[in-house]
Amino acid sequence: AIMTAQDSVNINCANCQIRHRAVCSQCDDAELNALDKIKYYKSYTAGENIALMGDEMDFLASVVNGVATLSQTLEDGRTQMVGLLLPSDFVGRPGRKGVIYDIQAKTDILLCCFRREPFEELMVTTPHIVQRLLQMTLDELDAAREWMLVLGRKTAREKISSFFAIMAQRHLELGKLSPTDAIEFDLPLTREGMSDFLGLTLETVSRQISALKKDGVIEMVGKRHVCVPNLQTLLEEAGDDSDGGILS
Amino acid sequence: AIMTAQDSVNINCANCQIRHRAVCSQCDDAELNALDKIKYYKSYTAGENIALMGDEMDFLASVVNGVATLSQTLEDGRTQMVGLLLPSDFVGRPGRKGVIYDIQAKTDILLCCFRREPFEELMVTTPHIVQRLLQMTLDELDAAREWMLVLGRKTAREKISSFFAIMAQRHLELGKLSPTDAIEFDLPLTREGMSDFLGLTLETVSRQISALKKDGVIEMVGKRHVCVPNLQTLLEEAGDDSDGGILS
DNA sequence: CCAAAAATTTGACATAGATCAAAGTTTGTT
DNA sequence: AACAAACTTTGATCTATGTCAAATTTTTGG
Repeated sequence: AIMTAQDSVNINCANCQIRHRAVCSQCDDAELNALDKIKYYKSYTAGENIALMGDEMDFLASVVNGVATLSQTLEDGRTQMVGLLLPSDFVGRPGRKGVIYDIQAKTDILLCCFRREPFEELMVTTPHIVQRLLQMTLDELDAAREWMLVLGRKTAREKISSFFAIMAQRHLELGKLSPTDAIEFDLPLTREGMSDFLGLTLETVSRQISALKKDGVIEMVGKRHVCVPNLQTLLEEAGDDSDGGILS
Repeated sequence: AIMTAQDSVNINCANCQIRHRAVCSQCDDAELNALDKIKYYKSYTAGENIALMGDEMDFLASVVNGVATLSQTLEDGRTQMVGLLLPSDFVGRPGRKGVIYDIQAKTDILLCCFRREPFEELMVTTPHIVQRLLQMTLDELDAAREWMLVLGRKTAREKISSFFAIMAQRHLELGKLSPTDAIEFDLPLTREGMSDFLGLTLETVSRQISALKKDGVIEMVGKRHVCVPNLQTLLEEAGDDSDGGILS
């Protein structure tokens, strides 16, 4: 039999990679134990829909590894991504079964799922969970507002630069590089995915990436691997300038 | 002496107009009492800044009446509104003194302010407050995501229609009209304010309002008072179509 | 009530990014 | 290994919205 994501990952909170960033990060051993009783792992392959608008979702979850997106689509097919879910991010809304976005795995992804009913009961009895969820939601709201500035007021070049800057900074946080080193990472989205993120067409995304490459702001290895030789330069291109942007 | 907003409003939670929507809405009498001890009222006049990016804010607050906005500005002056604060909305972020948006009163406004330190202590001991704050933050996040679709993918005409639809629906909720009646309301923003909300120029806002007026989608009395004869028509113009949009 | 300031409307023109089209590249499958 | 499907790049052209400018209306302060 093939080794699945579930098998290969530690199913154990103690050595879980997202233990200290996810919704469970402020829980003590007893609370973790309670969560452990209502959780199960579930994996999806790249391109698979985790849920579609209008579905009912009977679990809430943390992203353990991989990338998923939230997006909205107008009747004529125009789509806007409204959330990018990376490891440790929370999936689903407590108190509302009905899904109001399309949730899609963009890479193979593993979720740590909590059965909805008992999780919502735990939220009442376990302040640490609600408190952490509030923090995470406030952070998401800040990120959404930063994104609104990008969508509403930035040029195409600034938009692409902003997206690369977000990816680069996310990598910095996890990888513990010094901010002066070159930063390398793989893009989790296709050109079309980036266009949905940024409110552009995929052609404009492609053209602006070519332009940033030509100007030495970024280097590309293949179509997906990005190298940022100088983060400050990239931040200036993004307009986020000065002291490194607003995202804490 | 002149009668100030503070004087004219009931300073008393029992008959507060936002009692059942604000952060205190799930509190029992004892909890309300605790909040009452740490609160004070503060008013600002239209155009006044409540706080600017980089300031420290030593209170958190509920909007009692009036309208304020959150906005971000790029170095060259481009600005994007990222939050519209209406009565019952919460102002400020628990756990972070530093302000990362400009917060400005757009009309005369009255805030019910809570001293930060004791409020943050109450959050630890009073689950009803954290729980309500989480609900409100999740609602704001949904609204921000709806707004991202507007900013990223809608045309100028759809953007204006979407803004009017948000205003109309907000009025419907409060005013208890039937959805088939004509809806009337005053715009809380200037043309420039709307342009900052929607990621447009004020000229484009003006032109699209004129066009919607000409097409009978809206009627205007003066520059600020709007009448929507048929909400369904407006929703179709906004692209939010079908069953009335995603906002719960 | 009047003058000045602020806000709004409308027009003419410019342009960033969309659209349409086609060629090239990478990835996955048999 | 070879083919098909998916993804990406690049070019040519179009258009929605921005920019610049000026007239008009509304609001504010003396």
